[in-house]
Amino acid sequence: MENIPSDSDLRNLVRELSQGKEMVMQLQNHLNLQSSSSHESREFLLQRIMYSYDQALSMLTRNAPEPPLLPESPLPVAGSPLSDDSDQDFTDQASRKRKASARWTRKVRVGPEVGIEGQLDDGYGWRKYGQKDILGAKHPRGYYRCTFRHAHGCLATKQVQKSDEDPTIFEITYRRKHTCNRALNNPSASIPVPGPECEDPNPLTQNLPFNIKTSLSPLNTFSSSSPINNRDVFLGNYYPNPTNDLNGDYGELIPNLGHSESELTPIIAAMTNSATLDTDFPFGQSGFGPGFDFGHPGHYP
DNA sequence: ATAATTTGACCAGC
DNA sequence: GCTGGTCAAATTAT
Repeated sequence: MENIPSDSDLRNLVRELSQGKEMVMQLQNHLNLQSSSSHESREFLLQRIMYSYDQALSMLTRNAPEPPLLPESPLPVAGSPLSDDSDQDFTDQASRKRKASARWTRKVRVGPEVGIEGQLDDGYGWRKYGQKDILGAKHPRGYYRCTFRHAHGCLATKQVQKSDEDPTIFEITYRRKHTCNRALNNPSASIPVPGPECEDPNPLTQNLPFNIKTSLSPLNTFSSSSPINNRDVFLGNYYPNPTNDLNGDYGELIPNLGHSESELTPIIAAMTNSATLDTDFPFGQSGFGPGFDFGHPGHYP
């Protein structure tokens, strides 16, 4: 029995392949500009490319309802010996001590074309907990923490800031790795976990490296861990305005433009990792191995 | 009613 | 003292 791909399958397929292509180009750049790329970032791109192939193949074969696990978290970057102090920087309730914690930054461009929510969604649920005007920066910085901070004590956070010059570029800085998925998304444990997860249940988005949609929602608040259709939310209502410079907020996102999907799709502009520092990055010290369950479907609250 | 965001205040580090 | 990061009450969305 042949499985005729549905319309959305085809779109996903095209998107997946486009992403793969995009990443191949990025990898090419990385290889050309060795100086600005780290081994990890190249490795990461390779993983992502592989993932895209896997995804595309499974879409074609229709055999795998669940996408393969993939490394989707941000990459730490070379240079810093990732010491493991994961637990010591600031802790929740106790002290708000701000110590050097691992961070790794990525730049993401949001622009028309290609891939979509995928590109923006890093697969985790984020909840905004603050916003600050940063000295010297035109745009405020948004602070997000893992949705399951309380539920699972996941201390992962990220900061999202729009680039001064290029409004289509967002700099996303991650801090601390997610502990929620790791703990709960054990592939060997067939149970889907009773509680909420850090992962995006949506197989289409769970592997994506970024989660801008959740980060950029000042105008219209929608749940970052939204159980609802990410794509509708994103495609339908939010589109970063590349030209206008509204102000503040990630707010330069314009709601309801009613663009076509292709126009609304943000893409990863750069996977430039400018990771700074030590610790905690999602891959753990061992990098992402088979054991690391990235894209495993999790649950949303 | 519950959950997420907004926003000013608070705190720690420089 | 200034700045960045977080908290938490109030507000808004679902």
